[in-house]
Amino acid sequence: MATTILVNQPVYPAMARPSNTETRRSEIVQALLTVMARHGYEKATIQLIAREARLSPGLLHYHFKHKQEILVALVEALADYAEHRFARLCDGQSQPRQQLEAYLHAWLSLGEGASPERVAAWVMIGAEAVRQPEVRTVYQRVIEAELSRLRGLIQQVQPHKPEPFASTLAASLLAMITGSAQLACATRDIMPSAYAAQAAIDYLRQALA
Amino acid sequence: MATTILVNQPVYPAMARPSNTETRRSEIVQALLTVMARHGYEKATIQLIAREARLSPGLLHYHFKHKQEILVALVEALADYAEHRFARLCDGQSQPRQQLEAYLHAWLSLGEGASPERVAAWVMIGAEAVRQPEVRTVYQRVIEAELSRLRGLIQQVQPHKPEPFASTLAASLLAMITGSAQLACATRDIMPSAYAAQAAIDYLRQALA
Amino acid sequence: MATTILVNQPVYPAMARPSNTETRRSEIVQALLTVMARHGYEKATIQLIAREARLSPGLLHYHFKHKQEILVALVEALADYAEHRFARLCDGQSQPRQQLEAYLHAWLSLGEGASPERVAAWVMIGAEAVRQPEVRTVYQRVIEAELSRLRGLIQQVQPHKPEPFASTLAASLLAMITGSAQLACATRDIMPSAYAAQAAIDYLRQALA
Amino acid sequence: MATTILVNQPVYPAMARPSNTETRRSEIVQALLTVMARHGYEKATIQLIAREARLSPGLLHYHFKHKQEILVALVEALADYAEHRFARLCDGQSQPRQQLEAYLHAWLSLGEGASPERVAAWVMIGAEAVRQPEVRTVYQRVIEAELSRLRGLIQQVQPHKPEPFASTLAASLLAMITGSAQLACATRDIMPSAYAAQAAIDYLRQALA
DNA sequence: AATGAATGAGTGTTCATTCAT
DNA sequence: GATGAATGAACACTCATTCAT
Repeated sequence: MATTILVNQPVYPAMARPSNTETRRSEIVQALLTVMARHGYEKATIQLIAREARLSPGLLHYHFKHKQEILVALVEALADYAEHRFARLCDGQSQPRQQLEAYLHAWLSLGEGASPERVAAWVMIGAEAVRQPEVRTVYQRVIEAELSRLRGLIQQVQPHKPEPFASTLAASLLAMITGSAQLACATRDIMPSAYAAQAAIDYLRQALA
Repeated sequence: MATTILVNQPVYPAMARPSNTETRRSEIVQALLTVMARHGYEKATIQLIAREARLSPGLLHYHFKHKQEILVALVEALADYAEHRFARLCDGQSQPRQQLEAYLHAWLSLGEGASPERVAAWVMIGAEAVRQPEVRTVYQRVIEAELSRLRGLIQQVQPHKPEPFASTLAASLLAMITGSAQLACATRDIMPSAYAAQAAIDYLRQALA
Repeated sequence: MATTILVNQPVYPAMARPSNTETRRSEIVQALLTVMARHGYEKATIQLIAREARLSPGLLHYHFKHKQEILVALVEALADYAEHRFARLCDGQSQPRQQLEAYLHAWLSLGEGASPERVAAWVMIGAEAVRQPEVRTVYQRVIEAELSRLRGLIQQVQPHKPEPFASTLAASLLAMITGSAQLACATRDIMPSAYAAQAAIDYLRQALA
Repeated sequence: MATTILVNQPVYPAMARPSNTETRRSEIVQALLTVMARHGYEKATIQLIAREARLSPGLLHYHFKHKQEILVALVEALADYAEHRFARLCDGQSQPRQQLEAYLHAWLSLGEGASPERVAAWVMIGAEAVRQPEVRTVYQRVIEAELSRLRGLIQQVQPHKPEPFASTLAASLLAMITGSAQLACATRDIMPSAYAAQAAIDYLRQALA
């Protein structure tokens, strides 16, 4: 009997009500992603985000002290997501060259699992990083990590090329990815996402030839 | 012709103060450029723009009905500026290949006449184009014109390459320019503007080789 | 004619609309005085103050950047008022001893011109000075000035007493004035303002005997 | 009698956890004291008080229906504390004159056991008493009791002085205590607590001379 | 053409209070 | 008794826009 009670009931008074903060936080971050892709950061009001997440506005400030913190959490979530997507796309690919292409697919959201919403949100985040130092910090961290990963992959494909070959090519590719996303979002009809993305892949192949 | 213009202007109160609308409009647009580079579009309030232009807030709405109209005017002004800068940098260059490099310099704001302010403002405009249809329209027009010009230059350099060589390369270059500007503004210290821009030029040379 | 125009019309374009900021600011400060006497500072909301002043809430923030600035302006206005009231009550009094009593009357708001509203507001201000550094700064400045003035008056009445007689007595009187105001406001029925104030005057007479 | 108390307590679940309501209530009241001394009443949020007391916010409303009730309890606790401190300081003092000075020490929190926190909280309470009737009621009760006690002590020292000697002097002293506390808290650097308090004691000695 | 006061809808944020667990 | 998530009504403050002068 006693054992049953111990197993079924929380033992510590601190567990009188279990925390669901992590669940709520990710719900809120996801809602910001959706709203921001449509309206941008400034027009993504707490009210709109809350409605999207089906939560009350006050609750958002219970789980995040400031609106900006949701944005920062979103940047980290998106970086995580691309990381996982890359890992999944890489799965089984032993060739660095194919891993590189998988990388581009992951960030350009091509093929299955494509998410125009994420691409648009990432474009908005880039603009916010220009003017919000706190956002810039995390944005820079992500960019640095991606640059470093790209450099590593390139060096595996072309181990004999001296620097700054890998560094320059990595920067070019990242600029191209970023710019493709930007142009695809801002011009929609006239330059489809796939088109700009294909250009990046062509470039890569040519550069590594 | 000159007479016609004089006729179209009010004759009777000719001694009254001459219209300075165009002057004022460009002052206001210039002020938006400056403020927007620092604070983004939403935080570029009418009050801030007016203070920057040393004008009264009310006057801004005399010359522009809505804030968005200033933004649209700015997009056009920036396109004009790049056009003129390109024309000036091209001056004397008869070689299409050198014109192409001049083009990249003009848009990436390298060398003399570089203007980080314009680059930052252009990045902010790109983000606004994603969510404001009116801005997107002019933004698209500019992008289309630039794509077309780039395509033409490339075809002059490599007249024998079949499509979609020129189209793809033009798109790649524009994506790279856009992405370089974005990364330079949003990461400042870790990826200097010149670095990303140089990568674009390297890419161009390689592609045309 | 030209003269008439010059006289009747504003000459400088800067005067297209004359400023009424000073008028509005004092109206707002007066409204804060009234509302704060009744509800305290925190409960004196911008809405309440605006309604009291018959102005729109937005206008309050046009003339004062932050609510706290209204409070700081009120502290200065109250110090000014007591200064003027003291000057008026002193008028014709050549005797320092009578000036001292006039001083107490001025601050305790006795006799004609008494203003329970001002006394209550001053009590609230004292509490805010404890926790708001910006308010404390002006509050301290006022207290120091009053201490210094009191010390001077006492020294005129009793020029032969060595220090710290005047300093101590000045501090005692100010503490008494402050405490009388506090008790009168917070206990209303059981200790009328006049009662506590009379005690201060009795004390003064006795001390100077 | 003791038995009665035991009878009134629940007998059957006697082995269940014993009530700790009184402990919790005083912890909460103590936490309000600390937080209020720093931030004032309005800014002393339930969350802040709870954190200070190392309790959960919900628990505060279990022990006190409304925030104001904690404040009322604090007023009573502070009166009790001064009472006990006075009793302790009086201990062994048979002379009414020395008891009077002990009284001033107790309320002005001089010597050992001084507590700037309590003084500051008392100042905040005085301001709240002006605008909250429920607080005013308890505040008045405390003031009346103190006035009465002071009057009694003065009459013991000067039994032959006719009224309103004792009443007036008692009121003066209480005003001075109150005002000294106020000035000490609100001006900090420029008028130390001890200074203003000493003035009160000097005054008392002089008045009783 | 120009001014700057005025408005009101909307913003992020706070917070006492409630309540399921 | 105790927890901490949840609510909703406030709050100070912002801002594009209007308008009398």
